[in-house]
Amino acid sequence: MAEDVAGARRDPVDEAARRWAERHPGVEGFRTLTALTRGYAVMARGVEALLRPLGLNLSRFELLMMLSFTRAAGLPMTRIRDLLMVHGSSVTYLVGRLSEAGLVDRTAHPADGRVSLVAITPAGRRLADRAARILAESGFGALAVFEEDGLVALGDLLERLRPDALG
Amino acid sequence: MAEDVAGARRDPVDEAARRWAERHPGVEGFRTLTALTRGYAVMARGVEALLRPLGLNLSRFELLMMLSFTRAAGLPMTRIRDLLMVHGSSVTYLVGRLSEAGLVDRTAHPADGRVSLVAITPAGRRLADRAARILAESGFGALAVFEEDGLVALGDLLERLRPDALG
DNA sequence: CGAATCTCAGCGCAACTGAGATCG
DNA sequence: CCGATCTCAGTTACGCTGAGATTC
Repeated sequence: MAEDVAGARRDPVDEAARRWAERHPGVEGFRTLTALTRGYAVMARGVEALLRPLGLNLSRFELLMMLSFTRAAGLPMTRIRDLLMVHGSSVTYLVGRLSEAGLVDRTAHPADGRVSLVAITPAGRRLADRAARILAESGFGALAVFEEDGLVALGDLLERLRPDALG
Repeated sequence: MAEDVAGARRDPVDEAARRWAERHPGVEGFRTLTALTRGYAVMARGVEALLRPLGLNLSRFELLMMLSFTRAAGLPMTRIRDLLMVHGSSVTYLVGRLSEAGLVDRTAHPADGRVSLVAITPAGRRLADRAARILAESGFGALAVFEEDGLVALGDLLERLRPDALG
């Protein structure tokens, strides 16, 4: 936990965890739940502030990067859904927004008429590169507080939360 | 990273990080950004599924717990805003929902007429205890994959993302 | 026919803005 | 008067549910 010396208890999360422990079991679970909620919010706000001037948010940035990584003609909606771990209708919404902005295109699957393939446009690729450069140069917003070791450790721990089974 | 043996590369986040590294610097930052996004979503969905039968979500649960920890007559809205790290109008909304459900009450501050104090009701306290028991027994949803060591390590790392300065 | 894929409308939650009231 | 606190109305964003159309 944080420094808790001589009444200098100032972090609200640790303070809440202390109170939890007085009445309930599983204090480390509660503390980590709260820390993950706050930590995600801090990171997301910082990164979204960096992306906003580009007309992107975190979801759009992630989708754009996924598409920029793809060599094929495009990704099916269901594949995007699995990669981003969101619901299918959210992908429809997200692709609609990026398509309006001219950053992605929908094309028909040559063999299966049910699936529509989403591909990045040249403008989308340019914007994805700009966004990547901005985030990397800033150290990814609030994540810049970490040294390389801390980033690896955090990434490794968080990996265990994902059911990796989606190849 | 995850096991990456003989073409058995199956985790989408690590796969994306591999592609990022081909073109951009800061691969560990990108990987951790993605891992934090996915990890938070997995945790939040699991916990909210546990809370839904109680009529709670993650925000309401957190506020209810904060109030159950408070010995004073209640917390001012600005204090709740700082503890939860959300916007003031979101607190108004949140307290309104919990108040409708009879879980919290607003009372006037005895000395400062500007502030309204939010206090938990007996029904709110009973529900908070039930929620705490359910979460603790489940190991906090997806966080149950961690041993105590992992929880502590994750909580410690995430702590560094917060500007703790809010006493 | 059943199963898969995708779209869409409707809902809820939450952030944000700006206006206004009240009070120190 | 200035500043702080809080509420409210209105807008926007976005994820989820559920229903439906289309195609395999």
